[in-house]
Amino acid sequence: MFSVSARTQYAIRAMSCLATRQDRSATSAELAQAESIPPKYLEGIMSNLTARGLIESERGKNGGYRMAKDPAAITMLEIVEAVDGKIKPVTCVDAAGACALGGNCHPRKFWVGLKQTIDAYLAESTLKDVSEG
Amino acid sequence: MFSVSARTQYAIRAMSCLATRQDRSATSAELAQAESIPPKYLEGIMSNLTARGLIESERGKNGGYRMAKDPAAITMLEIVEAVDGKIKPVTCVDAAGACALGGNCHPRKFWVGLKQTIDAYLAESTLKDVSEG
DNA sequence: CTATATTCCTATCTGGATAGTAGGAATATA
DNA sequence: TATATTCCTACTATCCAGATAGGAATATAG
Repeated sequence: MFSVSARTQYAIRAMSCLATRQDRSATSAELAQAESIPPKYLEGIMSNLTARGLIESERGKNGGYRMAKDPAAITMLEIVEAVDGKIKPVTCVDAAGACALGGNCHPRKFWVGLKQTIDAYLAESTLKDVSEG
Repeated sequence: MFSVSARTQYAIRAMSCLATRQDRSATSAELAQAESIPPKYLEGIMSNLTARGLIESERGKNGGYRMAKDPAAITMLEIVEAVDGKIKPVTCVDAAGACALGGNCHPRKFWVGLKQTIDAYLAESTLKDVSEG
């Protein structure tokens, strides 16, 4: 229950690896190698992280990725949302009455609270914290 | 991300429904009807809840289910664990070194913290709270 | 003792999401 | 021109949650 996707785990490992490199830069292939992540799969993940502005990319020869911010300024919530989208325990979490039950949906408040709880935890954990264990 | 299984949602709805009935009892078929849950699927869920001791069952004609405790004494954590098992963000959450990374797994502490955060939220929400919205 | 209504058990099917693969286009360097 | 990279799109495979089916066990009523 509530298992974390491989996608998110890969993203965090790759980011940690990148953050702890001298110069804080590396190619996707290097990160895949270092963290035992399927290389082609990681490419797509890296693009997500770039789109979100957590890292910066350089194409072509001698290209690769580098940290766009200090690891202490990057939260786990940003990483998770970048690769897997927003936390959504139930479909109606951001739209009351979206489920088949309509307005008569008592549990909704509870699920919204769960989302907020998870979001808060992820937002207060930084990449620096996690990569240092 | 972090979506809640239909199984757990069904369990909570069925429990809420049962809790708010006069006499706090009903058959599986009645609950399925009232909450628009596939009847045969609900049967298995009800068995899980019975095994956990949250409700009591009576077989045969005039049989059915009844609350085993006060709804204020039943937590969401109990219901979730009864039907979907323990919260487990990552496989290594209760066994350090269980993953391919071995002991060199910095993120583990973070995932364990997430589990504890979710567990705590679920444990402080009672069936009474949720069924009343 | 038979008919009926229920929980309980086991096995099976299925669709959709997740994980991973493939091929190449765009881009940068030398 | 050759090479190394990110980036884009499409495809395939695998797995599991969700659901279904059939019937065994059990209790009640007439």
